[in-house]
Amino acid sequence: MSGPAFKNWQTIQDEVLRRIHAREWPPGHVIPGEVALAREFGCARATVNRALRALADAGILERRRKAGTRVALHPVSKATVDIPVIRREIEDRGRAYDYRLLTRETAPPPPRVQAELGLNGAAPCLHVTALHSADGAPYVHEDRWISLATVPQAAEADFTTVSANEWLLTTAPYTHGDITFAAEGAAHPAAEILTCPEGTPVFVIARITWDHGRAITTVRLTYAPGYRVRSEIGPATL
Amino acid sequence: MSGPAFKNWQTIQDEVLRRIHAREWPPGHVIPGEVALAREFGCARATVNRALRALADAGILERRRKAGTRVALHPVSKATVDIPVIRREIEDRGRAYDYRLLTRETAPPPPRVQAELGLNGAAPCLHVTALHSADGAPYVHEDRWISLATVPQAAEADFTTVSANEWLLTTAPYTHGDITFAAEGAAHPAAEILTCPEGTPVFVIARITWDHGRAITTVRLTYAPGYRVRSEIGPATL
DNA sequence: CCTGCCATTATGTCTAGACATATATACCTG
DNA sequence: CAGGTATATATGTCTAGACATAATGGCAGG
Repeated sequence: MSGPAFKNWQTIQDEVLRRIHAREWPPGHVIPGEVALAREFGCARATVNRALRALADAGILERRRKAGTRVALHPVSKATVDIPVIRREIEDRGRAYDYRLLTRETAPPPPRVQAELGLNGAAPCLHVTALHSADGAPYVHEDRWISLATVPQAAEADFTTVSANEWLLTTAPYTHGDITFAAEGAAHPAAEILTCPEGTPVFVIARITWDHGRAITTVRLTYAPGYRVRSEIGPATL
Repeated sequence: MSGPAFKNWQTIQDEVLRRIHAREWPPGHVIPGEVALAREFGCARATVNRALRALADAGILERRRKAGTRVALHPVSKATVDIPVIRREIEDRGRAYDYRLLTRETAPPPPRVQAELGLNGAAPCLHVTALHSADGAPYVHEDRWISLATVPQAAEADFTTVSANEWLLTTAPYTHGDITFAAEGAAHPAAEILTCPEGTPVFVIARITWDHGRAITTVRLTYAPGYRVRSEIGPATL
């Protein structure tokens, strides 16, 4: 045995993955404890910890105090989807970005939006719709409600040159959010703006962002037909 | 000043987030080095490292050797989407799961699939289609090609009781994969199986998984109308 | 002025040891 | 046997120090 030299935590991670993969440690199997592995690999326990913790974050392992570490029975793979600013998303694909503000008005939001933002009827909101284009072709229609109670500065922003999408990210950062992906038929305003017949299958992303429990904004992004969200999955994801 | 006692890395992470949020450290700002922060917080550098590294993984910070740590200019939020086994996805929502194998045949794959799997024409593949139902209603149509060159055991599995989806995960784990989400109009076989008119907007997930560079399988999951993928975003994601 | 080299420096990682915390299991009691 | 309690144990985290690595910014030379 030429000591394989498990020096760094990535080497150890690879070896653990190899054993899982080779069925030396089948799903559900409780693997040796950190001290035992550290002894075997000839490294400090902290190094083993680093490797195992990374695998646990990736969903490959399940760890519980005292119970030990076991190979996940259902390897719930996690796909991490990057949600960049729309301008960047377009420019990163090497296409020319163009932005056009369509409407901008202060109004009481419809009940559905009120509920999403957790507001009562009186709260004023800013309603902004816009079109982002790539190489001159419609790319995504943005339909956004901004809570003026949370972001009063928005009342003075005009959104003609900088999109609300971008303005909010640099002005009113959120602490957490909620996002859903869905397939829908293109509906009234968005269909014409995206120049496709009503009912055309389109990809829709709905997002709500919060700042410490106070809702900032809710937005519906209706993408032009053909849009796809791509992501990679697997241990390397982390 | 009552020493706020920054004992653990999560406390430090919260404080760093607070400063970013309060614009003490605006986007693009280079924050103090680890040693300085460790001194300020009265803890070891490793603890600061743990906190900052977690924030960098979440996309809040950008770190580069020698250059230091800066607040991300474009806070690329990352949404981590869990991709469970379909049976679990349905059962976790408290609905009754049902599975039915529709077709199963060994055949040379069409060119598109060959290209995706990186195979030459001669390689035999297993083509499996199935329907997963929730509470008796069609939930998702599975159209899968399995590379018998990589997973020869699949030739003996009949997939009548255990879906290929589940069988593969526990039998032929992958090292990495690729996933895309799209909106499409329901097409020929899937439309009838999901009992919706052709052209109905449906959510489609296409996935390819690999084992050390050898393709395992490619699958198209066509979900019944109304399906949504939901996820949370933000620092808490990690 | 431009180019290439080099020292400085901030992050990346490892070590060895310690204490904290959860929790499965054994044990003990009613 | 049921249920509560004690204990052993595996992971979680922190410390203090050290070396590794990369890359920036200045400096020297063409």
